[in-house]
Amino acid sequence: MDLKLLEDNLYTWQEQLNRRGAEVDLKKVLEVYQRYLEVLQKAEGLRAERNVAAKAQDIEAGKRIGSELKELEDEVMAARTELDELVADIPNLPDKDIPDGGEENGKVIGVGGKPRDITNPRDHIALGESLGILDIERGTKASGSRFYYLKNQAVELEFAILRWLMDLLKDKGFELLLGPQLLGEKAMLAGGYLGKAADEVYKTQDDLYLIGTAEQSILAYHLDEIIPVPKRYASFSTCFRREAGSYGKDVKGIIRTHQFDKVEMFSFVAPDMSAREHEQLVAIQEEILQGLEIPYQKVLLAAGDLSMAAARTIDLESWLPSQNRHRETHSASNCTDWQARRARIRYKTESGESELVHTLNGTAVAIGRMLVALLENHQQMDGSISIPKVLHSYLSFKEIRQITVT
RNA sequence: GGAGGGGUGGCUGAGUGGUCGAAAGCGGCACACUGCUAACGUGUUAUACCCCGUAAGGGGUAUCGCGGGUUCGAAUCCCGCCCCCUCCGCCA
Repeated sequence: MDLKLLEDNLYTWQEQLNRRGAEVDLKKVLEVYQRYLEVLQKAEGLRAERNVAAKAQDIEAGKRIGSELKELEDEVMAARTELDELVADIPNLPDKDIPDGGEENGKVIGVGGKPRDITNPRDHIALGESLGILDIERGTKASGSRFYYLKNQAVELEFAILRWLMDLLKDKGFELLLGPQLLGEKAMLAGGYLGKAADEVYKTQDDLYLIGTAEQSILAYHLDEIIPVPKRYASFSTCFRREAGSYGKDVKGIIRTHQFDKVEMFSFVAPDMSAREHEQLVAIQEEILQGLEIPYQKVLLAAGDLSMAAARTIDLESWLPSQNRHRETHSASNCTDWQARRARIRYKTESGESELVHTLNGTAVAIGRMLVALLENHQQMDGSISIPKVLHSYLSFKEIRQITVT
């Protein structure tokens, strides 16, 4: 949020933040901001005097001003700290045309594919375990709940999907990026992943944080830089999430786990391009799901369901036969300048000014959930799984059936 | 992990308490010159924030890896941290 514009937009912005249920008092923010500016001006004025005295080598005047200045500087620092803390918790302003309310108020704005008619569909756990490609029990033994092992063809399937995506995204002009999966505090803060969201993040004893998505390391890549736009990246990473506060949710299976692999798309664009870029990211996601032959619906999230950084988010929900409903497998967000402001990522306008970029991110594929959808939607009568055509050239098999290990 | 060296503008690099937001060179931009290009010449060339101004612009503050300290005054002195380089050790 641009504090310079806060006073003029106080009412509108407060309304917008209220829509997403943010507990933010912009009036308070404005107050602190103005107080900060006031003491800042005083301090700078005094410092100018001190500099004059210093230049004249007027030791006495310098001493006198210096002691006064010290107090003022402490005030400036205190106001700045208070302001920073307040601002850190202000989420992005939601887009004006998104629905009010929370998770249940998301609006279905499109569908793709048609669910197959499967009699007595089995769930991904039964399918995966009977095929010997998924072992949840041993994952739990090794690391506790919400961990799992993938085996044999499931492993091959994952790498096939990755290869396919790399080709697809490279073709679409994304640069491929493979980066750190541990990030420093500065990088995490810039993306807005600490602060209120800190519960979700694993921290190491060296004060590095395990990333919850490649989005974080892509953003960190251009931290503090002025870059040419548009710039598009696709990055693979393992993702680590504490899933604090999700007790009891999706405990069965691998829909919600502490660790999963994901390919993420990320765009840095000029502000006037971001709405269109968002649509394009979603279009790519749809192309991916269509390629994998998974039926889905497209959901425009309600204001109350947005993450801190997002102004607008569209989820793709894949059909899960065993649950007889759609579940989120993809998400694409326009974060406008929210992340860019914190990460100080700018571009040069035609007139030579540096302006904040807009950042957008979207799932290409989150392997865990995609595996769930693939197994369940492509199960056949005999419990085998058919592999979608787009992956055939990346695999030596066209279906997964039980293999006997001797 | 141990020992030593070092982090200065887009780049190279000088600067060890005031005359330093910072020499010089390169690069960039503008102008002039040339039949065109190149070279030469002249000028210009960091960022953030604050204030005044409709604006052009003007003034101020801060920034020499980051944070703190000493001092009337810090790129320069002191402390802590981060990063890079060299050597040794360890290691996929």
